[in-house]
Amino acid sequence: MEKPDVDRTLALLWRRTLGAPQGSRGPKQRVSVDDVVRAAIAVADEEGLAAFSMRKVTDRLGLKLMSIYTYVPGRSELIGLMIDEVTGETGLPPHDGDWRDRLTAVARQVWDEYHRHPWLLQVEEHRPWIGPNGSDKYEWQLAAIEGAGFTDLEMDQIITLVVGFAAGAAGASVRARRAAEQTGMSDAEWWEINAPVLERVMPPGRYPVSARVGQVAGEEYNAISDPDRSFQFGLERILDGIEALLKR
Amino acid sequence: MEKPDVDRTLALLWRRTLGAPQGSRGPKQRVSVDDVVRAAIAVADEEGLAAFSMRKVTDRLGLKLMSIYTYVPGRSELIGLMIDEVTGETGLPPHDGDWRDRLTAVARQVWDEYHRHPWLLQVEEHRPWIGPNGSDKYEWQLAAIEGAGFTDLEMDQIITLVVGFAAGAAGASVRARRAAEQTGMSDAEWWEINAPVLERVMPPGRYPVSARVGQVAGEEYNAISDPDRSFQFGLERILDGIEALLKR
DNA sequence: CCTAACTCCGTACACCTTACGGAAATCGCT
DNA sequence: AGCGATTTCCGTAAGGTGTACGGAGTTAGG
Repeated sequence: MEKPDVDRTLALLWRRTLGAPQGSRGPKQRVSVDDVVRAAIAVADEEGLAAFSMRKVTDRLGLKLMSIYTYVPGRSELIGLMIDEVTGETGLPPHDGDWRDRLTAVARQVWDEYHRHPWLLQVEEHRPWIGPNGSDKYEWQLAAIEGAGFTDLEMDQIITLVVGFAAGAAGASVRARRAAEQTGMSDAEWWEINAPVLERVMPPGRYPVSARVGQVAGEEYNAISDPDRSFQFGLERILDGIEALLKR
Repeated sequence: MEKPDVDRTLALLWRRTLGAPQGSRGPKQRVSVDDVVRAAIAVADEEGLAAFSMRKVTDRLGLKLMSIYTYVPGRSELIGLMIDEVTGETGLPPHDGDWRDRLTAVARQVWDEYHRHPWLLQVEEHRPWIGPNGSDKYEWQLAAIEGAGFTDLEMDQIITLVVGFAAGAAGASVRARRAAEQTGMSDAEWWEINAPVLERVMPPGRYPVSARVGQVAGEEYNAISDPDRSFQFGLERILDGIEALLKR
């Protein structure tokens, strides 16, 4: 929990050249900061952020543990670099269609990003490191509804809403997927184990609505939940709600 | 990552008496499972789930580390117990008003719960432990829109949407609060440190829309964001969107 | 050519969860 | 009353984590 080195980290983010302060006296670095960031992303992609460690990154690079601190100031700053890097790895498609199409694209972009790198879910940074790719993305998101008739304040609130929703929905999807992977159990198998125990332990008749709705949903989804459909459903509601705002 | 003990954990959840299997031969337990759960919640409330550890719980109880494993099977199961416990700590108010009022109450309940126990944000359980308080809450949430004219499937989707949104919005709020606490810095101070560095490092004129919107929002919020307002704004949009569904 | 600067890394510290096994306490049964 | 089964509590240890510190070796500038 050291006070983060703002100058150094922002310099790393915005021009990925200078790994160490500046001077060029000693031995050359064996790898680049980009290598470090890419290796770190690979580790996080494979094992998640909980299992992500500085040791695993250096192992992958053929360095020993402590060398990594000559490339990046610490774990938290490295994660900041990883986030901006994956934010930029796919270009942002040019906007077209009406604002509904565009906001759908914004939501889908967030959804895809979380699915490509599920560890983004596990990040809990206090305040974001502002990097070039994150800034480009925010500009692109706002541009989606520029000129559609919203006030500046509404534009910010709308993007916050849509992006927040997409992140939450993607989170649910990723969690469901990870549950299946990590337990080696499908929703159905999990339910088969839990249901009989619950039947013994739950007071019968105490949950009439849950029982009815749960059964209908379970049959429709063939699972506990259907994250894709939740995303679709929620996004349509939200867009309808925004449309109502426009017609106020 | 052991296979969790479903029988034992569900038994703990649904009737909090039997700490150990059953027999009553050996020495009495010095504290109760409830004591353990309450102490654990106190630790998590004070220090967050990242800093939460079995040792801190036993320290607080006057036990030594390993004794805790005679009360609960492991860390993950203890967290399951903590979640159900805090879910039940405030009663669920009876529903009144129309479905909009009721869904607002549902969203607000989630919002409050996350603010009362911010560590809920940090939980990443694969699949939930189904306990009595969680089950009561789900039933209450569904009851909010029972009879309002939605299909059973829509009911599930609406609750998923509203609860997911409220959780995400509360998360943003809690994160902002924690950022201030843990860094001892307000948004304004944080910006004062970052802005001059960013000015040097960002290509000028590259972010016209962000700059304009960011300025308006910043002046209006007196901060980077205004989580309360985002919650309000988002909830109104979502309710409007649901209303549009009802009038299809 | 020497010295300042830099990279790489060994060691150490303070944490974490939990597996294992032993000592002590308690109850049920003979 | 006393023994054996059962259970609690806990000491130890293994295998993880991030990072502070300082030393050895390499390189380039003056």
